[in-house]
Amino acid sequence: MSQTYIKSYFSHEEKILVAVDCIIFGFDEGELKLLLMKKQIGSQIGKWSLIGSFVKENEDLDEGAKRVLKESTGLDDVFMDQLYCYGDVDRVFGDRVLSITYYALIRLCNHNLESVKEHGAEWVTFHDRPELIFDHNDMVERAIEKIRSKARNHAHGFELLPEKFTIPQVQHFFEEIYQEKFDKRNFRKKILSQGFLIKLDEKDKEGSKKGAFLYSFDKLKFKEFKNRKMIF
Amino acid sequence: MSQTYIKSYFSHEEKILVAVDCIIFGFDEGELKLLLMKKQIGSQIGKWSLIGSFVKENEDLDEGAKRVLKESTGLDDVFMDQLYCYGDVDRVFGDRVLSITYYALIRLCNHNLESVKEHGAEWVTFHDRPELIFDHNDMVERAIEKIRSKARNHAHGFELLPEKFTIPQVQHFFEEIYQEKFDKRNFRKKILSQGFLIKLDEKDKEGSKKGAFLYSFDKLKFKEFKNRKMIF
DNA sequence: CCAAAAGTGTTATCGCTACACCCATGA
DNA sequence: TCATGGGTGTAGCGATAACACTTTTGG
Repeated sequence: MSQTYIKSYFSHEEKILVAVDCIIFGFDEGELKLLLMKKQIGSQIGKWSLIGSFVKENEDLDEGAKRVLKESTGLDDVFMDQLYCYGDVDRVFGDRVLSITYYALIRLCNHNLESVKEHGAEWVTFHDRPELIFDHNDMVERAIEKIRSKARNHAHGFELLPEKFTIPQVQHFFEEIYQEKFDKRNFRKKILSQGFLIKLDEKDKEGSKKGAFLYSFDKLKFKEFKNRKMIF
Repeated sequence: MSQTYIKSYFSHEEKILVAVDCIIFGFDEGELKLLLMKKQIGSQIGKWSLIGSFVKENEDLDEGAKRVLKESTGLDDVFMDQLYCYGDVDRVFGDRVLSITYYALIRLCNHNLESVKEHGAEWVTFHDRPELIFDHNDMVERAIEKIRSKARNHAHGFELLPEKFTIPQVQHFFEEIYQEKFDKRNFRKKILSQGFLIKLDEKDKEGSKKGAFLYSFDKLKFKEFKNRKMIF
């Protein structure tokens, strides 16, 4: 009863179409990738767009984002964070649609690339990505900035590397995120000075003839590092 | 014609109630304040809440936030930024309501305190704020963190001071934002080292018997300062 | 033997932290 | 004259940026 009673309070208010759009970056030793698809329906048919669709009335926003990503690409177990809510009346043609954006950066080899292809989605090289529909370009800009700031401030990104990895691999990762080159001496010094990488006795000989020492990631030390808050 | 045609694409999708909630901080030499009001209707009647209401189908989200703030408090010319979209199905009782939050920090003396009171809203001391309804406490936490990070990284906050101000005033401002004390020598050094404060020949004798030198804010120098990006 | 990538050290500068005393004045 | 808040300096440390050569080894 009280349920029905309460519901009546807002019955005269206007409802709005709500969508989620997912900005998914992928990385795997090589170049940074971005997950896109070509519009199958609507006024923008054939143009490139992010992965997105409408949110149901009875699902949490976060759930909606997961569902849409899964339905459109088959991707599962992707931990997305909310980015921004795009809400101008005329942001898309024809209808008033609110879009809440979610973003993530995943390790490609942990996910099913086949199913993405079967669903008609594509991993494109971030650096050479095509123009996108509506305000989706803006969404991508905002998302990459968030990723960068996360990588900078919280040293995120080690989840993106194999269990054992080399310093040049880490550097390559950061260079892809920033689309910029760094000095390897300074980079090595900085990364090692944080104190959460453990040098192993093995070498990885994939990347070069000489071979590079492998390191592993000390989660405990990393937590200590993160908790030092950097105050004014 | 094409308008009608396009509109039909999404006609079967579910629409959702969308609200905005405004987290408005106020400052004016004294203590940091937060703008609240007591619920006049609904299941939470009489409890403290942020300023919020529903978004119309034909208004931009940003416009909606401005309108709601104006209607509920009479406040005008408040430049709010978007904070986060709260979207769990059961975040409020009875109805499914999406809430997009907006936040701002304003200088109290630039705004009409009377009209706020007449509208039934209140400025409460941030440090002693009451419990709020629903997820509004969470919203406030998130907002103050954003304000802090803005003040830290972009030296925002000089808009909040008079044209001419003293160093102790600036320090007081930061101490209110962080709810924490700082060493005055280090604070002074840091703030002055940025190079965008100009020392004047006048003293302000309000705050103390000795009087403190007044400074003004060099917008040009500040822009240079902001543009230096702090890369990895 | 050589191309290609890994690895290494120093210097100068800068910003941060911690810390204790004198100054000017109005009441 | 004294209580109040304004104002100052330094030493040590850690982080940053710029910079060039040696090592290893598979082909």
